[in-house]
Amino acid sequence: MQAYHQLEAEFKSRNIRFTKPRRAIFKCLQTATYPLSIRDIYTSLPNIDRTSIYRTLELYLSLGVVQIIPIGWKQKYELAEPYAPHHHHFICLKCGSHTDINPPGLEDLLRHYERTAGVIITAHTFELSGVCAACQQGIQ
Amino acid sequence: MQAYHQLEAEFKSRNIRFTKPRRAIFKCLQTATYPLSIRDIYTSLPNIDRTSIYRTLELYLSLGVVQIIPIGWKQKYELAEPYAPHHHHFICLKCGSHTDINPPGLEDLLRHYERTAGVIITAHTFELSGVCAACQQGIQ
DNA sequence: GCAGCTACTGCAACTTTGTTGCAATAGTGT
DNA sequence: ACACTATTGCAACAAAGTTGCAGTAGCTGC
Repeated sequence: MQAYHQLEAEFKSRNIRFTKPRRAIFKCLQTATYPLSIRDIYTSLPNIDRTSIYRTLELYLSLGVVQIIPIGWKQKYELAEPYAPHHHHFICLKCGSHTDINPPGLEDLLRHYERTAGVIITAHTFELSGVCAACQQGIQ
Repeated sequence: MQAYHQLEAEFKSRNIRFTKPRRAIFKCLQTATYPLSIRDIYTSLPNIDRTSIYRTLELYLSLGVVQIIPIGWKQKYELAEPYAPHHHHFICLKCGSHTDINPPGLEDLLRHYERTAGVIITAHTFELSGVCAACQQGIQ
């Protein structure tokens, strides 16, 4: 809810209309417990035209409201900072479960690379996949 | 060349045919200095049918010969270990240059997460983008 | 609450990307 | 050189993504 009003204010200050489709797509992303594909979004919002979903996601990307997460062979969308806490993902290839993670040391690693290479890092992807603890112990 | 013969041997031992299209696609990926999109591949190999490129890349993915790299909004393909040394990328958003990187500490970070979370990591993506040193100093 | 302005949506038509089945072809072993 | 069959290229298709435009809905001022 917090984030929703934050975005509403952001839109108002920029004279961008926070329309019904845009609200719906934001809420859809906010409710999801894992990153969504475009298909996920427009099957869960059947009364919003595909075109509007593409255009809204493009807008949200340019505003930094959402980010693209590469999962398996697919691109998925998820709220970005500051609309959702910064995190990464571990995906279990057996059971398909998603775990939000935030490994300590990752930030340091980025800052260290910036210093040594003399670059500025404005974005990063970091995603893990493998076998979760439960699947290692379980029957299968 | 090394890697090419390595793959040739791998194919022979598995009774998979190392055909002309498959050779061409491998060489194409090997020659490239940055990850290629499917479009990159079939524009540079116009006498190979799109279908064969999709099927070959699918095969190569399943054999671990190539891996998918998420760059910007696109998926790109690149040779994987052991056909190319393991590395990640820094992409400059101003000049578009690609730099292969291998930040020290990344492996430790993965191993540490495996221990603390009790999981097994079989794959990871780690890509950086921002502004390179040259672009920070240059006129623009 | 109404009118007017225009950003935004939904539609339709289209382009590009990815998939499937099948007949023809080209690797491989003998 | 022959035969076996994995693999290719073709054609037809399905899905994903794009574009232009007329109509709509969200703001603003009254």
